Formats: sequence, structure tokens, C-alpha cells
Amino acid sequence: MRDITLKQIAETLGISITTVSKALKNYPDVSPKTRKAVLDLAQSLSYTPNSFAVNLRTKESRTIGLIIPEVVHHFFSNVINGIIDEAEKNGYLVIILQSNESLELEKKQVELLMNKRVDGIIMSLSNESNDDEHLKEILRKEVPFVMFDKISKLIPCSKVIINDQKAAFNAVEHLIQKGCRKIAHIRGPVNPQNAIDRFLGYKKALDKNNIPFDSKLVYTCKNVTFDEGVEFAKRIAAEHPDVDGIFVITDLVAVGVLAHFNEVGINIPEQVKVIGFSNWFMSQVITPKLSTVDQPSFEMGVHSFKLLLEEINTKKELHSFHPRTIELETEIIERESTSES
Amino acid sequence: MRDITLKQIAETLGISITTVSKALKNYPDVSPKTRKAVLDLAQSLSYTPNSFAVNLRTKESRTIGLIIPEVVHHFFSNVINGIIDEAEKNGYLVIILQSNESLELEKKQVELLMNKRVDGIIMSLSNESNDDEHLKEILRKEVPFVMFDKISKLIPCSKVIINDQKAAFNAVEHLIQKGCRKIAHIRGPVNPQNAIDRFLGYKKALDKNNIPFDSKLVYTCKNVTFDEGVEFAKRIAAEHPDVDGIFVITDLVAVGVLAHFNEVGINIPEQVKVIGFSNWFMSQVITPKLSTVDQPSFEMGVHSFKLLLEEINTKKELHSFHPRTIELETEIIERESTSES
DNA sequence: ATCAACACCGAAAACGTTTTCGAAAATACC
DNA sequence: GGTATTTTCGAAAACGTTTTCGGTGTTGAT
Repeated sequence: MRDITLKQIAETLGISITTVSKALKNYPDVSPKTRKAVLDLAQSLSYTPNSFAVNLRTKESRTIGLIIPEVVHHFFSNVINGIIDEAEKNGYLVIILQSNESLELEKKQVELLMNKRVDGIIMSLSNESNDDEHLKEILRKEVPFVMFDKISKLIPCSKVIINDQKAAFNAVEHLIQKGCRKIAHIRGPVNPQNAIDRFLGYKKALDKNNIPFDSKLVYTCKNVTFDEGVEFAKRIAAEHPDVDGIFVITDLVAVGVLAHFNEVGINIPEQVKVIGFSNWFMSQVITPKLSTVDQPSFEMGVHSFKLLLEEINTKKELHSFHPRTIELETEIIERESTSES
Repeated sequence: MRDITLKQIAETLGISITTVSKALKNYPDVSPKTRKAVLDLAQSLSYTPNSFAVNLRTKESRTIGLIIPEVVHHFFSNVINGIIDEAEKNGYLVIILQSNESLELEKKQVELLMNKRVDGIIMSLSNESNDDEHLKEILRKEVPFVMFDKISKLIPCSKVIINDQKAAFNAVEHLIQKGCRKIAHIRGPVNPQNAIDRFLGYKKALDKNNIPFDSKLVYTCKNVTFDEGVEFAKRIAAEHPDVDGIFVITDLVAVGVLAHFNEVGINIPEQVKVIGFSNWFMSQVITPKLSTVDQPSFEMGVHSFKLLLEEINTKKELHSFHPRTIELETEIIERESTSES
């Protein structure tokens, strides 16, 4: 009824706990005979080591923590998928926590994971995050740590990112190529690095193509929702009816834009072309199908875990570790919302 | 540099480990003076108990396991959200594992969690699951266990479900009310209980309204994908052009149906009315907006954890536990895809 | 026969906490 | 002053594993 322990195996076999442990862990100094006896008995009792005891003894739990803004999100759930898969392949489990885009909560979650003594932490910053203290604390305690997507440039840790600026640049140039001359940008919140970078890419593309930048054409999301897309579409139509192209921070918001334009009879792509970001699934099923920038979310998860594992392992040997940054490629997906008129 | 332990606090204060532990855990038999000294020192050293040691000693980890078919899924990610939230409120963390709709993997994940000695397991069955052994093993080891949504009726554990049969019945009656007389059903795979129940609800609604049941009008999904929706829509149009209503197992597939009909110019809802299931977000942004059955996914997660916690706690006192089943309400969401012609 | 080399085993410490139980010290009571 | 009671403390066991280190006993070489 109760859990099988090394002690019980040792007693029924009339040998010491030490030998049982060694037999199970393939130590060389145990005879084939006793090894077989131990293995057989362990098998028949379906012994599994008490992970609590193993954790305490080895000081590791083969568990990592993951903090993301929200689970219900096409991009993040794909990253989770990649992380969980890769982690499991390497014998690690993952605890998932949400920050709900709140700095306060994010700090709490970091603390929770540190107290839990996870072997490492993977994280994507919340939109509110403009404070580094909790991140520095992770480094101070030398807990293996990697950030992905929404990162802080000031924290020296491993990172998995895309080149947001370049990707945004390409997206806007795509619009220009398709004939747009007055291009609005619905950008993300002020804090996140990638919202800033995408905005910079937008600006640079205009610059390079001799289109004057007009700050009135930039709309800033607070919560990055479908409803905000609808709202900004309304405002753009009212304030700048001659806008002929819109680069939107992410597909969810872009879909809101499409919804409004569809409703009021503004034709896409005839009157306005729209391009989103992240290649959400819904983008290919709405009307018109939304052009977007594909972001390798699953791979981002895989690489994030790989970097974390690298840090975990080298920190076990040496004391130090040199963080690495992996930059993944993006790709413009051209669909109906930017097709030539 | 190294982690603070009770021992260190005890030594610098010149008292015993026991007393330090007691002071921190508010035992009555420690004087106010020493308690304050301990608390102050612990505070200033930012002591946190070593959870590995606590786990070993208390035989619990305040961590639960969650196994679902896939993370990248509107319904499941919402359930995850509910579980994580409620768990955290109660001081529990959650480890998430995917079965990828494979029975083999599902079994492996169960084993993994048991070896990890989580305090409990929450689970939704994979579509392949037609074998109970691994579930019975959970009960045998007396690990607190609750299933949600895709359950096994044969396993006596707590459950959180909707009344799939009733919900399906209502959905089909909704179609009938709107004038449909020849109604097809795109159903889920053969194993899952809720695919069966929804099919039964479909049949019952036809029955009650004196519409003859025709097994040729029932199409069975294998993978429950968008592409299958497209495929079945194609076949329905070809094989039964006079079908005027379709009840689809889930929104994702229904959206595939809409996509095909849109493409070939079959008007929805004029020629065919379509109703889905689960109220995925995308359903309200496509054209035409999809009618569906709303399923309280977040609440499902919350209730699942509550039931698990109930079991964890009562099993700590008594040895036994009587499982409970919670049935959540669903609601028809009427949108354009079933609006009156 | 002696010694070295080797194969096999086990005692014991360690990981850091929780909790029981008894002892000592302080206080109360008469 | 003596006894009874309460307050405060600490020794020690326990949770189950891993790993070091030394101790047998056996084999092989000379």
C-alpha cells in the first residue's frame, strides 16, 4: 500500500540500502548477481525513487518555470507548446505562470518560482514591465534564466528573439511596394521593446522611401485587443480618410480593423491595405485573408529551452556562463488584405 | 552566497534549529523575544524554506499536474487559464503536459506525474483514449484525480462537464426552429464521450421533431481540424446538395465549412445554416459570424481545481473521498450563420 | 608464501526541514 | 519554602536518497 523505498528492497533482499541504490544506478561495484536481484525486485514492486528525496539530495528538481503574459494567446500558446515538448525530451517538466500583463504579478511569479527552487526560468515580459529589479534578482541568485520575444535589453541573459525592427521594416516596405503612400501604424504599448522596435522599423521604411513621417498617423494600443482594432479603424477612417495602408502591431488588432472596415463598407485592399504581425491562425480564415509577418513561435519555445538547458548544464560544471542570443527569421505572408488593386 | 538555512539562523542566534523552525511557523511555545529575533533575522537574510526539504518532510509538493490533448487550442487554453488562476490562489503550482491526442503519450504523461509525486492530477482525455488502465492506476495509488470535458464514464472520480447531449439537442433544435429540415452533422471522433453525446443529442432533436435520421448525413472527423471542415463541406455539397443545416462538433471545423461555402458561393445562412460548438474567439470575427454553443471553459478550469483541492484536503483527514460531478450550463449564441433567411 | 590488485559490499554522513517528547527554567499558588 | 503549573527550549528521529570512503574477501602474479 505504502510507497516502496530502497530500504524495503534492501531488507527483503538482505543487503544494504547502498547496494540497492548502486545497483539501480548502474554503479560498477556491484556484482551481476545482486544487480539482477535488485533490478528484478524493483521491477516487480514497480519501485520509483521518491523524487522529493532525490531533489533534496541532488539539489535539482528537473523542473523549470515559465512566465508569460497570458496563456490564451495564439503566439504564447505556441511557444508553450515548443517549450513543453523540448523540455520533456530532456526529462524536464514545466510549471506555467501568467503575469496577466501586470508588473506586480510578474514580480510575484518570479518570487514564487525562486522559492520553489526551479532549475531555471523562461520568461516573456509583460507590457507593464519597466522595472528590472526582479530580473536582476534572478541573476544575483544565479538561477539559469532566458527571455524570449518581450525581452529587456539591459539584462545580460540568454535570449531568443526575432529582429522586430527588420520584420516591421519589411512589412511596411511590402505595403509601399503594393502602392501605399500614406501609411498609418497601430503600435503596441509604450514599454515593450518589440513594440518600440516595430515602430522604429515602420519609421525607417518610410524614411528610406521618402515618405514623410507623421506622428498623427501612429495609434498606440493599451491592451492590444480586437476592440482596440475596431476603435482605431474608426478613428483612422474619420481623421485620415486618405490613409491607404495600415501596419498593425499584431493580427488580433488587425482583425478588429478589418471587421470595422468590412462593416462600414470600406474595401480592403482596394481603399486600404492592411498587414498584421504574428500570423495568428484566424488570419487565414477571415475575409479578406490577412497578410502578416510569420513569427516562428514553436521554434522560439524550442530554442528557449535549449538555451536554458545549456545554461543549467554548464553552470553545473563551471561556475560561470556566457549568455547567448538567438535571432530567428521572420517571413512576410502575403494574402488578400494587401493584394494589388 | 549560499542559501540560508534554519541551521545558520540558529547558529548566529545561538539557539536551536527547532526553536527557529517553531518561531517561523508560529508555534505557541516560543517566547515573544526569541520569536522577534528569529523573524527579524530571517527577514533581513530573506530566508525562504528549502522546498525540497519541506516536500520530503511533509510528503506534499503543492504542485499538481494537468494533462490535456493540446495547449494550442482555444478551449483548452481557457481551461488552463482557469486552473492556473485558481491553483495559485490556493498556493498551488501546475505542471502542464500534452497528450497530443495520443493514448500512448497520455499514459506516459500520467506515469511521469505520478513519479513526480504531484499532489493531484487534472485531465482531459485524448481522442484516442479507449483504455482505462492508466486511469485506474491513478485511483489505485489514491492520487487525487479529476477529469473535465473529455471524461471516462467508467472511472469513479470527480468530474467537471457540460451536458453535451442537451447542448447538442438545443443546437439542433435551434436549426430546426430557423427552418432547417435536412440537417447534417459533422461529428467528432468515435471514442470521446462528448462526441458520442453530441451525436446522441443531434439524433434526439431530429426524433422529437419528426425528422428522419439518416446516417449518411453524419460525417466523422478524425483530427477535428479546419481542413476537415473544408473537406466535409465539399462532400456535403456534392453528396447532399439539399442539406439546409449543419451542426458541427466544434467551431474550428465549422469555420472550415464556412470557408468552403464562401469560396464556392453557397450562401450562408440562405442556403445552409451552420452552428458550431465551443464559441471560439474566431467565430465572431469571420464572415458570416458563426452561431455556436458557448461552453464556460474558464469556469471549467476553476471548478476542476476546486474539486481537486477538495479531494486533496479531505483525503488528508479521512482516508476516503466521495467523488462529485459538476455540470456547467451552456448557452446558444445566435449569430449570422443561422439567422432567418 | 607474500603481496598487490581487484571485486564487492556497507556504514555513515549529508541534504534541510518538521514534530514529538521530555527537560529545564520560570512563574504561580498556598 | 515547597509544590504545582506554566512557559520556553532543544535533542533527536524521521522523510528517502546519493555518494564517499574504507573494509572485507578473492584472485593473480612472483
